[in-house]
Amino acid sequence: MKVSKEQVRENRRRIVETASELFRERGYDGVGVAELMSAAGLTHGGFYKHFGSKADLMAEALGCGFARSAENASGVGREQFVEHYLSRQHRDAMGKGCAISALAADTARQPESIKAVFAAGIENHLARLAHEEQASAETRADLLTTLAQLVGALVLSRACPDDSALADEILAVSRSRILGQEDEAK
Amino acid sequence: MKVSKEQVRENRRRIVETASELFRERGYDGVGVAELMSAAGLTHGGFYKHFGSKADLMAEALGCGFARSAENASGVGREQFVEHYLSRQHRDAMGKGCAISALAADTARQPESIKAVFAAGIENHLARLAHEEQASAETRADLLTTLAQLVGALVLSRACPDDSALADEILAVSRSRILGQEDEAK
DNA sequence: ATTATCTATAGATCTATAGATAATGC
DNA sequence: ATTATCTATAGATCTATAGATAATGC
Repeated sequence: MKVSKEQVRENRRRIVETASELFRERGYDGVGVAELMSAAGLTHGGFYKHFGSKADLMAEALGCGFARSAENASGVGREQFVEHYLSRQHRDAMGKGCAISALAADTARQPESIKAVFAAGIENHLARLAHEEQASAETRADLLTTLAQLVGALVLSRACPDDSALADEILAVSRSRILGQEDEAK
Repeated sequence: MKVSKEQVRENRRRIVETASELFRERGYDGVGVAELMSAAGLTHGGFYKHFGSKADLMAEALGCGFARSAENASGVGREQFVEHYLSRQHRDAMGKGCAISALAADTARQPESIKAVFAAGIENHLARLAHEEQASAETRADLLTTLAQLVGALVLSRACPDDSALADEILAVSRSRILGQEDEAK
């Protein structure tokens, strides 16, 4: 039942990828190791040959989620990014969306090592924005407050009843606050 | 082992109060019924005479947390409220702090009935603010975007490593964004 | 020979229920 | 007589480990 080295790498990658989505979708405590391995097409016994613990996987899954978000956002303009971030589509697909907003609360209850991965993900996001948007005069403080506005709006909207007017309103007012502000600056 | 009606009410109240704090602190899945009852000074067997399920308790605990937050915020001016909300003290006491920011992510993964309690809590918060701040010209959109900014900043700061510069920076920039803006409007 | 995966399981926990008990409240 | 609480436990799940297996990789 042994597999090739390449297959081992592929299996490991798939476990992390699967975990990243399931943790965002249902939370760290909402997914067990057995279900996770099953979703990745494996049996649960092999898990601990890949990871030291479930928490170790969480750290990798978080990093994977940040990397995936960075890929998706690459080359997307500020306005388009904000429009998508605050769209119903993004709100209703928590498992495939922004790792920051989906996992911030879980991360707050995790050990320091995982919080460090989270902070690195934020710094990376800021660095990418600062690089891409160097033409505009956005300071680091601007980028951070916009990020907080985006995360807060998404998190609030997701906690409201599905298809409720309030859930949509929260997205709409934050959208116009962020993008409207930009217009004033021109 | 029966107790007086008054004692029953008091026990029930204490269970909800305890749950409200423990759920904020460690998340819905992070606290079991047995531990919860034990923290309230009771044994776990009696739980289901008070609540139909753990999820039912969550709905009540959420409502209790909102009510408590409303009490604490009552009569506090806008600037003082924002200063406290974005303080390290509030960030580092998740169990005793704002129920919105502590439980939004958990609520997003709960059934509609619990999301309804969350939405009601937000509407109540807005109504209170609109009443208290009627002198200032803040629109509902202003109040909602400020709420999103506050929640986003707190949630992000809590996910960063303890005592990290980034965690403090996130609070600081959102504070000056929210309060600085107010100054400009004068 | 090594080792990733498998089946099986240990030991702890979880939600929820059953039945006994004893003090309240009619 | 009623019933809130207690002890005890059912049945399911959880993280993690043990030992067998079989294909890779030396």
